[in-house]
Parts: sequence; C-alpha cells; structure tokens
Amino acid sequence: MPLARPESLDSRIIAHIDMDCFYVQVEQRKQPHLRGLPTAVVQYNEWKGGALIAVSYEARKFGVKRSMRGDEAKQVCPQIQLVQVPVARGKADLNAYRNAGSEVVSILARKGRCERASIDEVYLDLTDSAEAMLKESPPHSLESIDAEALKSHVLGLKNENGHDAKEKVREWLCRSDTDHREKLLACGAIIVAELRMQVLKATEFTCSAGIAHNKMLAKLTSGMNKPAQQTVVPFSSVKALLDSLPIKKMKQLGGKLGTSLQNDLGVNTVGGLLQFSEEKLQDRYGINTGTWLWNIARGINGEEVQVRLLPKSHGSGKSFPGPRALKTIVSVQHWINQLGDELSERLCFDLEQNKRMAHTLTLHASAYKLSDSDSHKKFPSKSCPLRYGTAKIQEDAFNLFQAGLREYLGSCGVKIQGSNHNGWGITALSVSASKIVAVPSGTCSIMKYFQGQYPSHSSSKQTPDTFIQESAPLSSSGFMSGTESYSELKSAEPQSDYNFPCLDLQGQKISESRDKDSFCSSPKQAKDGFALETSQPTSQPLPSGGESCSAVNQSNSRGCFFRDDTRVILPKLEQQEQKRNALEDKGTILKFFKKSNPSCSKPKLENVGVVQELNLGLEANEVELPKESLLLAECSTNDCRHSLSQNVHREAWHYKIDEIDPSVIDELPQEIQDEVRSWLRPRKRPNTVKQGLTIAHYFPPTKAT
DNA sequence: ACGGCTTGCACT
DNA sequence: TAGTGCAAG
Repeated sequence: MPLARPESLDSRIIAHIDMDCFYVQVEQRKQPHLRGLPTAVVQYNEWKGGALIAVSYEARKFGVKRSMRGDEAKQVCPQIQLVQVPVARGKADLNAYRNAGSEVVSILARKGRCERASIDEVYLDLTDSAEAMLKESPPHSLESIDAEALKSHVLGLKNENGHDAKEKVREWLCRSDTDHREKLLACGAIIVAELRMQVLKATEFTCSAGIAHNKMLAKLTSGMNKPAQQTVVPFSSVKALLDSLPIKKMKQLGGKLGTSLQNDLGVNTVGGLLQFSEEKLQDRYGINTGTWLWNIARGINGEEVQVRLLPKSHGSGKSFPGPRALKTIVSVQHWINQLGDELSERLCFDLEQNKRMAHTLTLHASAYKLSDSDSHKKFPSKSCPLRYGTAKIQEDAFNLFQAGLREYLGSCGVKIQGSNHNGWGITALSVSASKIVAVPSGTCSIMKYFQGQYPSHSSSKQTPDTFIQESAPLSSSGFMSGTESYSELKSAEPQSDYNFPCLDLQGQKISESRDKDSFCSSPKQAKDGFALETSQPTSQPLPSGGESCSAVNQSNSRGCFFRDDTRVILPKLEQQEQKRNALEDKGTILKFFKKSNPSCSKPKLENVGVVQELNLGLEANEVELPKESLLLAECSTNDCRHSLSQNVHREAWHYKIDEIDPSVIDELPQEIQDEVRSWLRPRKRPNTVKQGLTIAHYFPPTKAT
C-alpha cells in the first residue's frame, strides 16, 4: 500500500487541551471555599457513599481514585470534601458541566480550528496562527516570553527539572538554528500558554495541554504534566517517546485491541509495533486498523482536527443495578418519561441556541431474563424518527421500548405472574437523539444544500414522500422499519401469545407527563415521586394523525434557557460555528460549480419541503410545502422568546461529489474550501478483513499531496 | 450489586 | 438503514 505518508507534510501544529479534573473545578468555582482542599465529585450517595466521577489533585495524593465509592474515599482521605452531582428527575444532571465545557470551547475556538472532543477536551489546529506568529513576531524577536510558556515541558530537552529549566525552555523556544517545523511548534507552545491563561481568566478553570505535530501526539502528551501545565513534543523526541510507551497508554489501545497486541503479538510498547510489517498488521487487524497501527508506531497520524464545537448527539440515561431493576411496565414508563423529559429539554435548548434539530430517537435498554434458555440475549435498541415535543418523545420512546421488549422476550414469552414478577428486569434505560442537523435559517451552512443526500444518491433520488416519512413521520403511520409497523406496536393487545400485563396501561399514562407535554418544558417540574394517577387524556391509543395534545398547550413551560447557576454567557458559541461554515451568499458555491464545471450534474430542485411545526406541540403535523418554500421550526412557547419562526427559501441541490472538478475548489472562499475538501478527502478503504478482530479504530486519511 | 453517564465511531 | 459494539473519560 504505498500510500503517500502524511509525515512529510506534518508540520501542522496541533494542541490537545484537557481540563484538569473538570467536574471538581466546576464545583469549586461554585463553592470557592473548596479550592485547594481534597475534593471529589460523587454521583448519588445512597449506596456506599456514591460513585466518584472526578477527583481533585489534592485528593489524589491520598490515593483517592475515580471509581472508588464515596465511603472508600473517606477511608483513605477522611477530610475529603464530597460534592454531589446535581440530581433532576431522579437522575444525575450533568448540564452544569456541559455548560461549563461550552464556556471553555467558546474561548478556545477563537484561535483556530477547534474540535470539541468531549465535555472537557478540545483539539485545536493552530497551524495558521503559528505560521502567522512566526512571520510577524517570532519568539526570538520577542523582548520577553510569557512565564507560562517558559514553564512548558519540552520532551527531550535536558535538564527538565533543573533550576535553569526555564532558561532552557527559553532557549528552545527562541532557537533560530532549527527547521521551520520546530519554530512553528515553539510558536504553538506560546500560543497555547496564552490561551490557557485566557481560559483561566475567563472561566477560572485550569487546563493542561499537549502541543505536537498531530492529534495523536498532542493527546498523548496533554496528560503527561497535570495539572495546569503543558507539554511540547518536538519531532526529534517522538521516537524515544513511543519506543518506551506502554501500548495501553495510546488512545484506542486501552481496551481489547491493546490486549490483543500484547497477548497475540507480544508487543508491549508502541515502538514494539515497528517490527511488524504493515501487511502483517493488516492481516491480523484489518486494512484500516493495520495501517493505523503501522503509522502510530512511527508517530504518524493524519487525522485532521474537525471543526465541531457542538455535540453530535444528546442522550439521557440511567441504570438500575441489581435489586433496583425495573420489573413493571409502569416503572419503565415512569423512567422513560423522566429521561424523555430531560432529553426534550436539551433538544429544545439546542434548537434555540444552536438552531439545530435532531432527527432520530433511539432507545437503549439492558435487561435480564430469569430462567430461560437464551437469557443472555441483549435487549435490542430501537430507533424511530424524532418528533419534537416532550410528550411525543416520551410516547415514542415508550413504544420503542415495547417493541424492544417484545423482541427481547421473544415468542417463547415469559409468562406473566401478577404485576410484579414478570421474569424480566430492566437494568438500564437511555434515550438519545442523533442526526442533528443545522436548521437552515438566516445564515446557514452550505451543507444544507447537500442535506438529505445520502451516500447513494447518484443513482436514485429520494422522493419527497420518503423524505417526509423519514424525517417527520405523520404521527403513528408506519414509521417503523422492518416488519412491524408502529401502529401494530401500539395496538399490541393482551391476547397475543404472551402478555404484557401492563400494556393496557397505555391508556393511563402516568401523570407526570402532564404539564410537561410541551415542546419546551420546565425542567424543574419533574417530581421524583412516583405518583400513579390515571386518567391521562394524552394517552389513549392515538388515532393516527390526531395527536391528543390537549395538555400540550397549557404547559407553563419556562422555556429552556440557559439556567446554569452562575455565569453563562455562551450563547454565541454556535453562531461562531455556523459562521465558520457559513456562506453568506447562498449562490456563491453554486455559481462556482456551475460556472467552472459545466459537467457537473444539474442541480435538481426537489420539492422536499418538510415542515415540522413545533408550535409547542400543537399537533406537529408535517406538511408538504410547495416547492422551495420551507416553513421553519417554531419554538414559540410563552417563554421561548427567540421564536425561530420564519419562512425561508430553500432549494435542495443535489450534486454528485465526484463530479466536482477539484481545480475549482481553490477559487472558493477558505471556509468553503475546507468544507468541500472534507467531502473529497479520500475515504477509508472498505475493510476486506481476512479475519481477526474487528475493532473500532481510527485511521489516518490516506494522504495525497 | 453494577462505577454511572455520555459521547463518538466503525462495522455490518 | 438500523443496530451493535468498542473505547474513552
């Protein structure tokens, strides 16, 4: 596979920024008296003092570890401060941390291409900034170098801990007798030091960073000197670093793949991989993983920093371990309602803040089955098109659950014995929303022109009907894929071969969903109690089309504004992102393509107007609009002040990507170039694995140029 | 009786 | 596609 290796062009400057024990910092900011004290954040506390999910560095000195219980932590560190994760709707509520993460992102994103890698980590591509700095004010020209930059750890630099360490670093940063690449790296280190200070100033959070020529190395080293420090990886230090690096320390190799490398290949360090040919690695682990392994052994990693400031999915879940397993349909429904409520709130928030909508709802569960042959079967996850509105999400999720349960129990069926012992138990539930796309509004991503383009569209185009069906089902009419239709599911009757003792409870949906029916519901209304009231009007088996949304409109929803405790000023975040991807003049890109590439397929104008009227759950009917006109989502609660309601014109353009003449791209504005290039980038090769593990993996874009 | 809860991604 | 499984923190 003589693919061109990316190393020659790897003079990019990549940083990985990693917040130090983030949840702890968030809590310490809220309660400043905790600063400096051994502190941990725990989730729940009934059972053995709760589970630690973050531990301060002070506490780590005592041997406190994540994944201890609160009680254990108290044993090894009696003075430890345990702070509880907020609880809402009977489950952990991580919103404060998500929001705090967004604050950080909004600062870091100012300086370069930024990818939010998790709630508390980002990657930055600082190549351009570093180049600019080198040109305009290179380190050696600076009269003084910032103290934070001087505290950098430079791998391979001698005398790391000597008292003249800072002088050494200064020397290194200001070297002029080195190649361009190293100079850029020095600039990157200075820029990152500055960014970290900005983050600290603006958010009071400290972070650590790795600065290197690719993502893998940046990630690898950001954690090497914590907290509040940064590590630089000069090219010259890479080999030594990897040679002795335990293989499990490498991202992606911490699990089964890493174990297999140890056990099956006898490789214990990353450098140990060098002895294997690429073909050998491919034979065993597949084309992509094999090449990836071959590359990382050499410090090569071509993954690009993606521009993404926002999450691609939202989920809300809870586990019910052991004795707490849910054993009745009603209790399952209760929790699905809680989870659905939270999810809906977050979706609403996302819509308002980011003008994005999710299109798929998925329900996951874990279950056990008593005394049956194949009791090891997994509870299947199920998904369906996502309809906005709390009640709809709850209802759809519940139906997905029932579909899953039926399949899980199988036709062998587990007999029902009274209401409380069905022979099954649910040990975890989660609902999630995915396929989130920017809603075209005002300025919008050019992606929207290609939206609805699924991979195979060269051959067939999606008919408006399918499109509508897929993106916005009309109530309960046949949106389930496969053999069972949604309506079948809903009408599952007790007389089927096995019984759902509680199915008829569908008609008596638990009351908690009342008042929360709305699209934007108040988060704090959830009762933790578990009152069972009957007579819910919302839930009679719904006549198709006519949703019973009587309860919907009266919701006193407060809307879903940012309601974090303290500061919170991030709303502009996503606008930034959208701007980045934005195309002021919708016609621009099309003009480019049209003009310069007459061969490209004529854009087809589809009349795929799909509307979800989000009028607070007023029947969210989907309407097929006249061509080109698309009524947008409206989130018009009393308090959802930013009404998105507006009419937009939208043309659905279909292009075949491979018909785009590459030479045209250079003429495009930079941001568009980036986006278009990402479509054209060589894809991963289809995995024609002979055998062996099929392990999730990363892969370097096989480079050209 | 489990670390819980989230995410992202590859694969089929 | 929907569904599964791995990995990370």
